[in-house]
Amino acid sequence: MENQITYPIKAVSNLTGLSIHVIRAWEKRYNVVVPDRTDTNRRVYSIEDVEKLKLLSEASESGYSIGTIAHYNIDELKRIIGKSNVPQKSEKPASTENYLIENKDYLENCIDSIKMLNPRKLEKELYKALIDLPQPRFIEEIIAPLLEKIGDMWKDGDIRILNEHISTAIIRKILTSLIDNNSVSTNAPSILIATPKGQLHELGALIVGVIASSDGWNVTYMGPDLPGEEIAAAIEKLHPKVVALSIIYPSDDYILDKEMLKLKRLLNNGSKIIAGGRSVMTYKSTLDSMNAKIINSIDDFRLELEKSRN
Amino acid sequence: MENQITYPIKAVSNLTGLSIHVIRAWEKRYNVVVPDRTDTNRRVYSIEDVEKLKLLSEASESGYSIGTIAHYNIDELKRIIGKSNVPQKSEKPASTENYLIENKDYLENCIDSIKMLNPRKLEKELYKALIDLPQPRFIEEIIAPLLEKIGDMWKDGDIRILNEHISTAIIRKILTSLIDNNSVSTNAPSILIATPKGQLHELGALIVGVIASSDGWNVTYMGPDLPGEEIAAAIEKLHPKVVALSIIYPSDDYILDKEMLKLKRLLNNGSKIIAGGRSVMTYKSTLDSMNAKIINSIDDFRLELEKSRN
DNA sequence: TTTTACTTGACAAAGATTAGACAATCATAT
DNA sequence: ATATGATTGTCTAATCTTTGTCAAGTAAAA
Repeated sequence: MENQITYPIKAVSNLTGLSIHVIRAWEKRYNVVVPDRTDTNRRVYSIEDVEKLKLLSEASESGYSIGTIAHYNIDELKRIIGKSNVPQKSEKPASTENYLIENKDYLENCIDSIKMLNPRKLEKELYKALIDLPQPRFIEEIIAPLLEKIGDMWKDGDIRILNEHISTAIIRKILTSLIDNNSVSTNAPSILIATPKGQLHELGALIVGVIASSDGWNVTYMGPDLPGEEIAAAIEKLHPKVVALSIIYPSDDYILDKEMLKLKRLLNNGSKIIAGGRSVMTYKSTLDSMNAKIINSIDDFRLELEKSRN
Repeated sequence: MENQITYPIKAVSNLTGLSIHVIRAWEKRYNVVVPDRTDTNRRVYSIEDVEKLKLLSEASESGYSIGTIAHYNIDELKRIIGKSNVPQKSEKPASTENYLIENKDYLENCIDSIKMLNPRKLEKELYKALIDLPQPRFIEEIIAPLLEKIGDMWKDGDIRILNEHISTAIIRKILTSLIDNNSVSTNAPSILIATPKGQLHELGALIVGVIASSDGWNVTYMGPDLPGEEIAAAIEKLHPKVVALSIIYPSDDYILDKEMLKLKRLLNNGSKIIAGGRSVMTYKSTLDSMNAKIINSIDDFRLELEKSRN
């Protein structure tokens, strides 16, 4: 038989939010749960006990007095909590203003962490923001402005390459973790994301991946600096519905243009090409000639994805 | 049967954060683990012992009293800490032989996924392996051989750049997620990990980061392709106890050598430098002149970390 | 030699247990 | 309203258990 997990009173207190005193009082007065005891008389709670106490705690918090609900079983407790007409906690700000104020804090804290070379704090701050905000807002109101700010600071000499590197590593970690490869239905439309050769900075491409993933697409992310013929081969093999190209830096020597032409020659189509990034316009003619759709904003991209879906 | 890695009690103390006294007390009172002994009665811990002690340490820190969790197995411990997404795994092989058989399966499945350009399957397979194996085994028995195999296949023309890119993205995602920036005690020794300019491939550096992180170091990961003066500046600002440099590709034109010399000039010391990677030996003289320690294997690295901890 | 480990036994701080007390809150009868 | 009594969360005090830490003496490594 199984080796059941049991919980000492302190753990129960942690799990339920009830104080140790209250847990004992409820037991003494109502036998709300009757835990086993160790040889030395310590209480030993089962997972069911914890479950019941958690429900009781919730019900009690939303207005029911413990005396009246003490003898309910787990199902009844679930019912009264689910049906509870008592107004649930009203601690959601929900107003855009509040969001913005908070976002400003998050952003400032992130920037501070970057300046002070504190990747741990940066990561914590970003995670907090991620929990507080819905994913699209997180991307548009935290990540995007943060990247812009990093770019500015770098240009202005406020930070060094090393600040940029360290923070990029953290941001990349978080974005990568947001591209969900597992919970995608097998018949989801698929998108291939690549940054052509010479393009080392991949955060833009990752953002695109996160958005597509959260919109239910099947994302194959290929990383930075990929030769045109490799992109073509990937399209050939995977037949994605959409191919997204991220182009941030204009390249003086037309390497990229050559790469794009190579890519164009190798395409025998079926996939829609979407290109975006700060420097797409540099390559407009080439992109046009390969029927690529050029996008200029995150919203643009969402729209284009939606169109291409079915 | 083969060369099992073992740990003396002091190493276990460092790896788990538990004092030597506590480790012995837990063994005496609860038989929490029962290490082998040398002929002269010294304790000799296995990697699984360390894994269990680490989990116990974490659980204990988060409020569970040792007496109640002492007899839990690794899965149950993972569950109560919330580090396992598997609700209830039925049976575990747990014998070394089975481990090896399974590892072969994992590896083959991973290689298949890479050949077939199926990043989702690759990721799933790696996660399965990660749940089954203690982290050090995962690194040494899955990740390291997988990277080697990818290198071989690439040389032999069995796969293309795009296979390599796609699988690298997945492996990087997993390794990055294993570098834990949050649950590090503030007085943990700190390590800075960098790959000098011209070195684009960062998986080796990430592996180093994962190992250091799981050994309780405070990891600052700086990503690939960093100029020497930036590494120097980072050392200056962060005063890490150890700096790890990952050097994989020999560079024909001595860019790297120049970078290293720059780095050397800028160092005013206090940090120990550890360098590793396929091509470290190319730069041996330069590295020697800056008192860098050259390592040739993961075990070497672990050893060196252990020595530098104090 | 000096450092590191091992065992045993001991100790004090932290944590749990019980019984009981107390004040704030709530329902109800006056 | 107001008083009365029950309800309920919080606290103490006294007692026991659990648990981290340490010291002394011995043995092995470095």
